Amino acid sequence: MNQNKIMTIYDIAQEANVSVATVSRVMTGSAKVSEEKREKVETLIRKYDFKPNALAKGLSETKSKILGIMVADIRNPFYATLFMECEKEAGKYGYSLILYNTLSNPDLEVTYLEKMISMRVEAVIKIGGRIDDVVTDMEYVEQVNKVANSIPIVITGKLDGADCYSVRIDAFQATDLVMEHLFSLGHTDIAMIGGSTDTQSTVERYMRYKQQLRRRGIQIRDEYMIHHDYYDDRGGYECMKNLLLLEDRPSAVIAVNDFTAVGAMRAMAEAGIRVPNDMSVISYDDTIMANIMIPKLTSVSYNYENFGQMIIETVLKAINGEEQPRLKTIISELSARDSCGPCTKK
Amino acid sequence: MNQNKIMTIYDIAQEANVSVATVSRVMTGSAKVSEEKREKVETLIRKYDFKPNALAKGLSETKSKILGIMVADIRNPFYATLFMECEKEAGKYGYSLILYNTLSNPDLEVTYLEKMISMRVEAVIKIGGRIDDVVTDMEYVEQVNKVANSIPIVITGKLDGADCYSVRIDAFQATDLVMEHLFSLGHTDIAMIGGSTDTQSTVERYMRYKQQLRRRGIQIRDEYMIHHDYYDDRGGYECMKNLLLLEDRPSAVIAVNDFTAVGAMRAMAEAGIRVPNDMSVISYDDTIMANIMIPKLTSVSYNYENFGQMIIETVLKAINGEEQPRLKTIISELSARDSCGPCTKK
DNA sequence: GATATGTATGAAAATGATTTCAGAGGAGTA
DNA sequence: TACTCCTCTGAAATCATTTTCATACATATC
Repeated sequence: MNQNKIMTIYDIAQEANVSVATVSRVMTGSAKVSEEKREKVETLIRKYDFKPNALAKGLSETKSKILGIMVADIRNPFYATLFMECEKEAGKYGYSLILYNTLSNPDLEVTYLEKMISMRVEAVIKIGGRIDDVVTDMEYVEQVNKVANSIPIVITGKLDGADCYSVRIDAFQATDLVMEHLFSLGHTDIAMIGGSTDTQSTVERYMRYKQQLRRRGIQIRDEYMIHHDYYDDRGGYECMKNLLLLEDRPSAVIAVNDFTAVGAMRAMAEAGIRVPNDMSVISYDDTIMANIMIPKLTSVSYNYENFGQMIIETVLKAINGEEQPRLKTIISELSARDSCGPCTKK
Repeated sequence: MNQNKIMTIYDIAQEANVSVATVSRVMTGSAKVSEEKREKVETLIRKYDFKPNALAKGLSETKSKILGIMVADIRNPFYATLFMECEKEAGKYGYSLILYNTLSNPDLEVTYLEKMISMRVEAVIKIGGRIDDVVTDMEYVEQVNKVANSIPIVITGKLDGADCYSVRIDAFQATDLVMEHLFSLGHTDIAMIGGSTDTQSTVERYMRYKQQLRRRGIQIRDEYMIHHDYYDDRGGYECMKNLLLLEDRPSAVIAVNDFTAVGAMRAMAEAGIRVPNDMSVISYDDTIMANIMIPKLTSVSYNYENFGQMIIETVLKAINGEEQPRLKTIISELSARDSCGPCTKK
């Protein structure tokens, strides 16, 4: 409440009758100090609970020990989980994370990038947002590259022409899991509710979905490929309503993420369709929502701990200027729960 | 990718043929500079996209422009939403937020507090966690006070003896809303699933719940007051299972938060009980989960934007050493949705 | 005993900003 | 003309660290 004077290395040095260099050496262990002086300094450090000023340290070492992380919406459990794992992993290496929430506002994104430069964050992590665009917005890429010019950037998407590292879910492999699961349950009339077709991840999922259908000799039906521009429950709800208008309804629905699945299930509930008895639902991300729905959702799962570790590993290597691949891939697993059942459609 | 040399105020000064003081004055507007020199400096700033080093600035001004925020679990939408609002509001005043996720690990809490001191964050915000204990752990309070000694702390709970500011939900008023809503629907056999009875918020809810029942002349039944130590869906599930074993079941259930309500609804679904036809459910927090459940949950809502603003307002005043109340209160509203209906119990 | 080697130490520089202080020069006044 | 007053400017101090460099002293080597 009262703003006590915070100690400095000088205060310690004075009271211990040594130079600041010696105190610094005791703190960091960067060089040997005689037993006698070390004792004296350590005692004072404990006595006053001295914590060195990280700003001065950062300034002198030109290392802030801070990472900047930008997410579109921290309320989305997918982002929150990934943030948590990144924070946990980065903490092991002494890094703190500044979190910026962009709400997909492009102006804010730029503002935040500039702030991060000012802060001298050692790297920028960008999760979600405009980093997965199919058609590259050159102006945006230039903005990003201007930053990447001085600070390494690690993204979870794929941004053509941008000078950054990617740690990214393999949407093909993930979709293979989904399709094989549905095939194994006897489904052939499968719809897919995608997100914005401007994003790589949606496009890639559709692509694999079609490949898989072709491979099995199942006809691809355009009316089963439906999408919305937002990855939320309202989008899923609207799409599902449209699917339910079809004369020949699908027996299974793939949703681009849990949010979308949740919305779709609401539309089904309203129409009196039971999951999975009448229709199966499967989605991607396996967030906390998958577990709380009734029935519990079958969803593609990513091992978020590994995901976070891979992001931080990439960050650290980039900071140290180590050579490494520009694109790394996350492999998915399937968390089979209660929302998929055998095909009951005749 | 390539770590370009980052410019300093000296580089600009040299190229502009002025002193660093002049550049600083142009950057901050702290004093007048002749039109001619200002032009020259501003041109160079734009040309090189110069961003002043925030660490140096922080060091020299002894103001980091960073706030530290500690939450128990950022995956919990309640915390995530509150964080988001704080971040949004703090951003207006030029502050960035370092987020630490404690997962309720006491060791981590201490580590993080120390880290924040080192970082010279201007204030600490602590949301959830061990800041709402009924029985005060003096050792913990001492830890907190050691920090509060040099940095203001704002918490969302109530920690007796701790030298910090509180911005806190009025559990009594919130519970009044809940009880009145249920009464107005004709419910009298009302159960309450609480969280840990070691926390103020649970104790206060029980207290008001009993007061309200007494006021209406309804007998208080111990078997309707059930609780679990964790504020999650598993706890809600177990508690509800026990409630369902009762011969005389309640007609309405109050859950301590949305997570708990979700768990309770799962237990109901498994027992074939329909919500709200057979039993009503109401909860606190009105997170995103309340909206995605089927049926949608009726839940106590907090106006998170105001909540965040009040926290940041308190933080800023504390930083500036302004006088202010130690305890501020958040008033709730009720978001009535589909999980409560008229009492059907005979 | 003279020289080489090594270790502990402190003074001082560097990190990159802000701010204080003093001085230069111009304008206004008696 | 001499004085004050004001504005603009830069040199230097400050913030709190780390790190380099030089030195003092002890030990080892021939």
